[in-house]
Amino acid sequence: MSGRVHKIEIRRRNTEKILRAAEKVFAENGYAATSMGDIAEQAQLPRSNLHYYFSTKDELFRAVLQDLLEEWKQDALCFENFDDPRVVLTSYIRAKMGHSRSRPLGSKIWAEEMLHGAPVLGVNLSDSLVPWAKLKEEKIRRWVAEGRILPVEPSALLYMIWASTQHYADFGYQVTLLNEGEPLSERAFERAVQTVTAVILRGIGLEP
Amino acid sequence: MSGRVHKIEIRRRNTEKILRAAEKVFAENGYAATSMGDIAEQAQLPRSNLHYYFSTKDELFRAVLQDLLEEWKQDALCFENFDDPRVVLTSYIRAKMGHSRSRPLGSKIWAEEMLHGAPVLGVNLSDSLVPWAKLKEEKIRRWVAEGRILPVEPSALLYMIWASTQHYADFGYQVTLLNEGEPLSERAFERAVQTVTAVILRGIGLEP
DNA sequence: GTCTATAACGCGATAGAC
DNA sequence: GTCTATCGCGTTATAGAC
Repeated sequence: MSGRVHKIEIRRRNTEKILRAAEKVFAENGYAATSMGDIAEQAQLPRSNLHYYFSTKDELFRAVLQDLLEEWKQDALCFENFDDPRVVLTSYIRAKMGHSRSRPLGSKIWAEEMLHGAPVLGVNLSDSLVPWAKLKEEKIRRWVAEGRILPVEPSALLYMIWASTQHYADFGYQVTLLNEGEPLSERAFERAVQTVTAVILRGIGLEP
Repeated sequence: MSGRVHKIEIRRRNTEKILRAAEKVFAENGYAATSMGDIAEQAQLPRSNLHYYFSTKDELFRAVLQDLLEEWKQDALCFENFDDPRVVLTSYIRAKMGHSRSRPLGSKIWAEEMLHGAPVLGVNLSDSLVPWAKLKEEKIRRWVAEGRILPVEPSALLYMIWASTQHYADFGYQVTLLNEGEPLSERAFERAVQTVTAVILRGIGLEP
């Protein structure tokens, strides 16, 4: 049965290829405007092959977003590993800005799904996202209670961080347009990271 | 020719109805997932009637976004009417937060169009958006040069304001989800306005 | 100015040969 | 595991009666 291992390897390689292609095409065209044919072309596989691995377009879409959510949760591990608000937030902002630059596609897919009220992810979302976000809010609330940061609405602070960092992924086209049509250079992007970090930290009473 | 005036009135009323319906359906479902039939149903008009006033779906979509851009520019009039950074930014943030709450649909349509690289608006965008945004950047740059605010990257500050305020429109579903599934109350929303304003102002060295 | 009927097309999904 | 052929459906846009 030497073929067994080979077939498993084929499956692994093909699903990986399909997921990467789907992330790209979904992000660029949006869910509805993306056809399975587009993804197949990007993945350099026949269209029916996609249906073999992911029976429906929805299933493929959910698989792409599942990957993303795991990666985002990594960015926020600093909330558990550190306690000092300055350290946690500096680390979190840098991690999220980094992902917005290195892997903007997932963020765009997420944004579109939220725009339309999570029609594909549906109810699963509240189970996986809400408790996770509440933990972060709770930590910020504690910082306020202990007088370590100025009194702010924890959720509003969290949203400012999410929005400001993901902006560089989701609105990357607009950012490029306002940068003389050129993508931000490494230097310019680093200045953006510094500005977002400084404004947020000073905004809650900390020294950047 | 008493019919002349009447027909003009019919045209005005119908185009208005169609634009309002289109804004709603485009925002909720996205451009590609929206059919002319959906809009016709929302507008309570026969589908072919839409094609009579707006010959293609693209044309209707562009008309909706044109309206929006004008409204957004109103929010930023404070940049020309005032000079004090504290007054300008407080006014701008409140105006944009207000629109995110009272008229979130347009913001969502804009966000989706940016996500996908402005496939419908196309090149027209750079003419109408870039010079307008550059003026705002220039004013912030002057504040920095005159030592009236701390040194920040002007574009990055502008993006933080746009992202943080539009978040309440674009990610309204997520905000509601994290608010026990209830839309933000008037009080909670006002706290959000205060937090965004305070963090931004303190973040650039001003007292809220 | 309104509305029905239809043309022309692209889509997701599947059946079935290989 | 791969791929061709096809079904059934929904879409935009238009032609033409009213």
